[in-house]
Amino acid sequence: MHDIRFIRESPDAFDAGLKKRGLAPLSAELLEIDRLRRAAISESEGLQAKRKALSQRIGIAKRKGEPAEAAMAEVASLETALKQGEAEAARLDEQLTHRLEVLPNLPLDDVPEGADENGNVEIRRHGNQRNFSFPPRDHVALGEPTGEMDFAAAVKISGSRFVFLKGHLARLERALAQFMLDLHTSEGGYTEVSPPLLVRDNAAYGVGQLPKFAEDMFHTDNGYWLVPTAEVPLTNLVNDTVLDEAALPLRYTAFTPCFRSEAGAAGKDTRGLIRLHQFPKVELVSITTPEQSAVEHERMTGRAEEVLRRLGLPFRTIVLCGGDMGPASRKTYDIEVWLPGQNAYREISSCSNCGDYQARRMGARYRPKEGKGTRYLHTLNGSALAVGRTLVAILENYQNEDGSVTVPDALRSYMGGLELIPAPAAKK
RNA sequence: GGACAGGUGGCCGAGCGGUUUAAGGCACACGCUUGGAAAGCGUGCGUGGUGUAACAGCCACCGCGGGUUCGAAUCCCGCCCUGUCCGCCA
Repeated sequence: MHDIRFIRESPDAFDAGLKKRGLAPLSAELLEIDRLRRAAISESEGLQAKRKALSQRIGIAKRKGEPAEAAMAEVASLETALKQGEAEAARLDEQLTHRLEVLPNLPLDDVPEGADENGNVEIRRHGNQRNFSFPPRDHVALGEPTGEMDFAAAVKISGSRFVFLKGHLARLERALAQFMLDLHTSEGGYTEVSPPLLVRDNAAYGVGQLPKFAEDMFHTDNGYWLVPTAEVPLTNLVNDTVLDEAALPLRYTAFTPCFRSEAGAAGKDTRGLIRLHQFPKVELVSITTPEQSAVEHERMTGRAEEVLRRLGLPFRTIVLCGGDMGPASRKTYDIEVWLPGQNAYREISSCSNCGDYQARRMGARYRPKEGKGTRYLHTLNGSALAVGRTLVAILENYQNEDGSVTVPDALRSYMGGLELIPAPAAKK
């Protein structure tokens, strides 16, 4: 949600931000609605003030036992204009809100120009792509033959874009989640949270999922939304609150399943674990002051990268261009892990600084140490990491020629000391 | 699912047709006091909108939406949410 006063004061900056998003300028149109709205408010308030004064006089007169008919008649004569004025002011105010609430956030100045993912800019790389002495398999070819990655069973029970993990792979998923949570809570300073996965409209609205992205979420027949990411409940932890600056920053992490309808993704990534209706993810959310959010964003991205470093997975970090960012974000880093089975880097984390966009929608404010009043908080969220895709990356990067998979050092204690996930032939 | 009780500022809490211009307290800020602190005393302090160069002023807001009335936090209707008890249940 945008602040109309910002648009009033800096229409050019607003339009420049939209342009970076690939959108046409809107400030002139919005300011015209705002102008009409303010005129309507002034007129309506003038009438309201008149009614109020007269009503007070009537009250005083009645108490004294004096006649009040003249004043009562005068108020009555105002009624039509009053009703119309109030309705007009409300209508224009609502119109402005509806226009503003579907607009995306403005990109920060250092976000690159660009219409789509081709405009994204790689900013760093870590780790070397392994040199295989044999043609590397993809994760499906590694997982399915052992029966521990079972798409066929999932199809029978839930349809496409679901999976059963069993045995070593189920445990590997759990090990990864636990490893990530432990890292974030110990070194990262994040508080572990186990949040609700069904949320109400207002929570989905607060982070910007509603009203625009309803079709991307699953909805229950009694009115709940299944969370598409733990960002939704975690960020909403501060909705409708006024925090003391001393309490900041707040840092939350959660391991949850995420549910996405993947509307519009038909035919995309149909093979394997890459794009499912339900996938596990460890999420990070930070709540900070406007002054701190840029630093916090770098820190958060660094924590996500640290997971990959510990796991020994090669990755690159890119900054998304204006045309490729999610609507709530002012700046987004994607981290892409190297997947030898696909011979490509694939997104495994996305870390966004949402500025005050979500805070404004949620009513999330804080009281600054210095100065008066309240200010909107800044909210940030990032995956660290998408656990399903991390599992894919482990399988593909740590595979051996016989189809077995070496367990990375960092995970062995979480796997009961297991060093090797056996190949299909080794199983009976 | 059933019954009842409630939703008032950052928090607690009074008010239940007209000086509410939302009491009072807590918290917070500043000052006095003090060797320093606490306590005490004094002053200030809700949110949003509109308006202004900035003040001032004005309007709205007591869960949300309607209605009654000259006038609604207060009365009426609908909805949402919360709590308690009962039922069911991991």
